[in-house]
Amino acid sequence: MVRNDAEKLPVSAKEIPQELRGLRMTKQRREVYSVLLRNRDHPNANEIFQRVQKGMPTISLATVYNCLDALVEHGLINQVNFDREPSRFCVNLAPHVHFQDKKTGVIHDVSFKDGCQITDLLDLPRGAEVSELELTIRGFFKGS
Amino acid sequence: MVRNDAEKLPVSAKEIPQELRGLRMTKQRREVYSVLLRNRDHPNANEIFQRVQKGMPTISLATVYNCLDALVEHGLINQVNFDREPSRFCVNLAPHVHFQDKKTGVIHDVSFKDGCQITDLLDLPRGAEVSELELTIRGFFKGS
DNA sequence: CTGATATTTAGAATAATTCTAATTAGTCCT
DNA sequence: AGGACTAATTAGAATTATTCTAAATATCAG
Ligand SMILES: [Mn+2]
Ligand SMILES: [Mn+2]
Ligand SMILES: [Zn+2]
Ligand SMILES: [Zn+2]
Repeated sequence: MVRNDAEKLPVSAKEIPQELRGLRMTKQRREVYSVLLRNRDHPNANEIFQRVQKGMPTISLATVYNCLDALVEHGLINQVNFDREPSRFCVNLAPHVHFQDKKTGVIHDVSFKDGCQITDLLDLPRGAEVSELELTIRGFFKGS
Repeated sequence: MVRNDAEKLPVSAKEIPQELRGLRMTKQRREVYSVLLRNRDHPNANEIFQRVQKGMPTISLATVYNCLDALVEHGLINQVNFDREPSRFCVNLAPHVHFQDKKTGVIHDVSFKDGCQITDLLDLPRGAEVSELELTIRGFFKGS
């Protein structure tokens, strides 16, 4: 699950300002971010690397990892983990969880029904204060 | 989240039968399972290896991984992932999720309140059928 | 018991990620 | 602009959890 802050997200690299949430937007960070905005399919670091390389052939994989770290740290993107698979990255800042179709591997963003708190359903230990919550779901599509 | 099937769990290695849910209980598998039953702190493979070594000094780490795989495959234990940390293993077969205290690292099992379906709170895509669901939570304890 | 099959083992291999150290780019001051 | 200071990028090496390989051992079925 994920914080929401920015409603309107920039769409092209050009529109992304020089600084966002205190993060210096270098050419590389801008390009990584822009690739994530363009195609919201929850790519992993290597897929992002390949996409960024098309517009910026000299970028290194280490830089892609550095950029992703910086973007995550500054709350512009989320890191999504399914079991021990390579981490994936998500620009959707609205609170949501992830459903993976076991047939195709495609990941779907899943939002909460109005005014629902997952933690209300749980017997959390006395005094426990939730600061991060991650819910991942796998399954199939009925009739397919 | 996790299936429940076995209510009474065996407590010592000796009590564990020769076969469980169709899984041949070799000396090594029995010892790994018994270590998990004895101390339910969600250890990782390496911690399990160290504990098993005390009673079985010749066991190999590869075998611990093999045993854990077999136990997971046969539904006797669950594999628990927090982000990209080493996998941990859990003998609690009742439906539950995991809360990690960010101060101590201790993991707490968290059960659901009576008759609650997490998926009722979600706007799952049309036709999506859940087959696996994992919820991990991190946070602190108030006043500590 | 005998042969077939499954498991264990040590060590090598894999793969995602992180680290290192050198280079380059950006910022700030004068 | 020029120079100094800092931050970011880069290539490649290192790390580490996990998986694989191939040989040895144990278990099972007949
Ligand atoms: Mn999982
Ligand atoms: Mn997480
Ligand atoms: Zn998402
Ligand atoms: Zn547990």
